Amino acid sequence: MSVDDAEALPERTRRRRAPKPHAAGVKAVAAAAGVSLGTVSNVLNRPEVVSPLTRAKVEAAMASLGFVRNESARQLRAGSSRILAYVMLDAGNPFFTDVAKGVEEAAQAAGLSVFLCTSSEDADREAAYLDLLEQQRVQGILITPIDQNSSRLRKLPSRGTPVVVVDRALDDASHCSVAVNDVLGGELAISHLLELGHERIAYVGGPNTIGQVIDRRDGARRALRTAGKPMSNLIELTTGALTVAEGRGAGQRLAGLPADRRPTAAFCANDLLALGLLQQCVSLGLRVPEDLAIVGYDDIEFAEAAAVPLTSVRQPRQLLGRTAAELLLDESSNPDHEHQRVTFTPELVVRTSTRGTL
Amino acid sequence: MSVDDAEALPERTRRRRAPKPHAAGVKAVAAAAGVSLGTVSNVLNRPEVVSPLTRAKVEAAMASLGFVRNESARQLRAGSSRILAYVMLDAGNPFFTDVAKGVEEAAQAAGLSVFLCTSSEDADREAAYLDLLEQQRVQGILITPIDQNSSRLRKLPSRGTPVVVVDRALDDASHCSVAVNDVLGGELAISHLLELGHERIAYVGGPNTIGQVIDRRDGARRALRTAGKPMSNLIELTTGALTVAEGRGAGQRLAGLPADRRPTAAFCANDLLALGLLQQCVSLGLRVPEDLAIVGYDDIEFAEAAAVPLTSVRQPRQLLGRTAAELLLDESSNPDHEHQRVTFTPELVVRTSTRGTL
DNA sequence: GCACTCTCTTGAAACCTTTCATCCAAACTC
DNA sequence: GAGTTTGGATGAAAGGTTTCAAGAGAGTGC
Repeated sequence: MSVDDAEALPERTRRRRAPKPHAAGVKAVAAAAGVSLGTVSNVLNRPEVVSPLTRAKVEAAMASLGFVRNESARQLRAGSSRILAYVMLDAGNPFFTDVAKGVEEAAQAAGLSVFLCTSSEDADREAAYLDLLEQQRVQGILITPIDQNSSRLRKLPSRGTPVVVVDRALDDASHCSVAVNDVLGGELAISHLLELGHERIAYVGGPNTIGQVIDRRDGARRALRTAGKPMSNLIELTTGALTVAEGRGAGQRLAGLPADRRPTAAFCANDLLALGLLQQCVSLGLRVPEDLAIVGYDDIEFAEAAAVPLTSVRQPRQLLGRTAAELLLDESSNPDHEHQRVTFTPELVVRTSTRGTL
Repeated sequence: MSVDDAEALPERTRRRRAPKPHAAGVKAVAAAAGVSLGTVSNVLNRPEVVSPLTRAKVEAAMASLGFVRNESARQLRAGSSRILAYVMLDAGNPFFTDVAKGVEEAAQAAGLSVFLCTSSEDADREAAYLDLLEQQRVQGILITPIDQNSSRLRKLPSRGTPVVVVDRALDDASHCSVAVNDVLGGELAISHLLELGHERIAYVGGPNTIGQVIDRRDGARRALRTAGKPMSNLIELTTGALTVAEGRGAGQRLAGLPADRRPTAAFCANDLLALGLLQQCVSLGLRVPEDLAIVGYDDIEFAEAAAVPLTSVRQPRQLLGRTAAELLLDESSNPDHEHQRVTFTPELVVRTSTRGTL
């Protein structure tokens, strides 16, 4: 022990400040249990390789120290996340929450958790969430995109984050997609109304930038064509959004028409519109379906619960979500996964709003 | 170059396999831009300290390499998360999605992102989410808990994850909570019905394990007491859940009663019940409000949109969410934060279902 | 020219976990 | 009893970022 020794040590006062006050880590647990670091990790990740006695000691130490595994560190080292995200367009529309339920079902079955994010139809928020999720290195992203041609969206898969597009049929080869045949849905709705003898039919929907709105209208036109009716029988009422409030506005416009020019039936691009329309028309004295028959789209729970139960085009909502999640899981686990485009078939549910009582 | 040199090197074939194929990190960016690691980090976190020229070079390198910051590593080192979570009871109930909207507003204003989780009224799922979020070291958790006395819930704050309880008044001192005065809400509803001259009034709600259901009923009773009416004027119909389907069931029971014993008004513990009740009663030939007046609770969007617009007790849903998020932010940033219990006041919105036209 | 500032840049350490090659001792094998 | 197998435990290295004390140049004042 020479004096030199003492001087040789630089004054290591470099004290990094501890970011968080205290939080027991594997190290502390290992010390408390009298085992090594690696053993604690084994208890956490491969409990079967550690002897029951040691395991018990470690588990006791964890409990008494209130150990909480640091997921960031785990993920950094292990490189895998147990999380999957669904970026929805609008949490207020029951259609999407039902899809989310399907997603969660499938995820739970695979032992994963789901985080829900809502873009609220705001492209900036959507972009921010996509960046965040990519940085988090989530297992995969399910999304009903605002703009399906966004470059951000297209780049994700090539950088290692699988993406599945929900409720939009995508012509792009970089993702899977799950959708419902909207053209057919529109056709079903209008055929039904034509069979009931309606001649002048309104199509309520908008804006015309939304794929769904266009497809459903095209389906409506096709049904007219098939029945040999003139295209002018379809009166288009364009709305600014697919909301209850817009539906009410459309009802106002419709009810304002003279009875001999007013359509006798209306087909709405979704149920929210239809519910608004229904409410407004009834409150303005029109009888549904005698004066105006109404068909909605989505068959959300509130469609059936409306005081005049709504005829609607049903989509397999939960199945949509479940399938999307399953495609995502396949993509991230199966090395020779191939992108698919799954299309479901909608179904008409007839209720009082078109058929009257019985 | 002696032979010894060659032999001195142990054969370091210890090749750890690369977990992920390739993903440009700060290191690669630094190399590409010809700067040091620390500079790249500065561009990311303190752009103002790096010269414009260098910054441009680094940013160009990032873009061309498709650099995506690894959030796990960031969080591990920096110790802070930019995420906040809201664990909801039921995404299908518009009440909760509106609360979520408020949460997101406040979070966005503070530069944070929100992940939504749904427990679907399942205690195990709730527990799993809480564990996961704690392991993720999120900034904080907002929750409408299934069981507010859960030990897991109570332990979280002491381990460093702030919690705010939403829509439940908590007697515990370890969290903030934000709620609405449900007793008062019940009182408002019944007072309104009494003023309209109703004598026999049904209270539809359940199960009686839910705080809200009990409080709203107690409010109803208090209103009767205040008005000097006998308690037997309140006929209780207990339901199994707060859903549309259960509401329909209650409607069936109600409509089945002989007219002289049937209540002339019903107060439902939430709007989903009220909508189901409304639908069933109308379809069974009762007129609303002439034969049966109905008051709901929550004033969700579909209450107003029902064909007979529903009188309902409105809660400041978004404000609830916003306030909860703000309390959480205060707790995690303000060192001398004090737990609060905020209670909002509900408001009666009168519509056709009690007052008839006009 | 010299001593100082000031502005940027640098690189090693630290964050907490998982992984895996090694090691140890006890139990078999012949 | 020498050699081999086996069941468990070990600890150093690695993963990608942020932080911060210290270094490098350029500029300024006298």
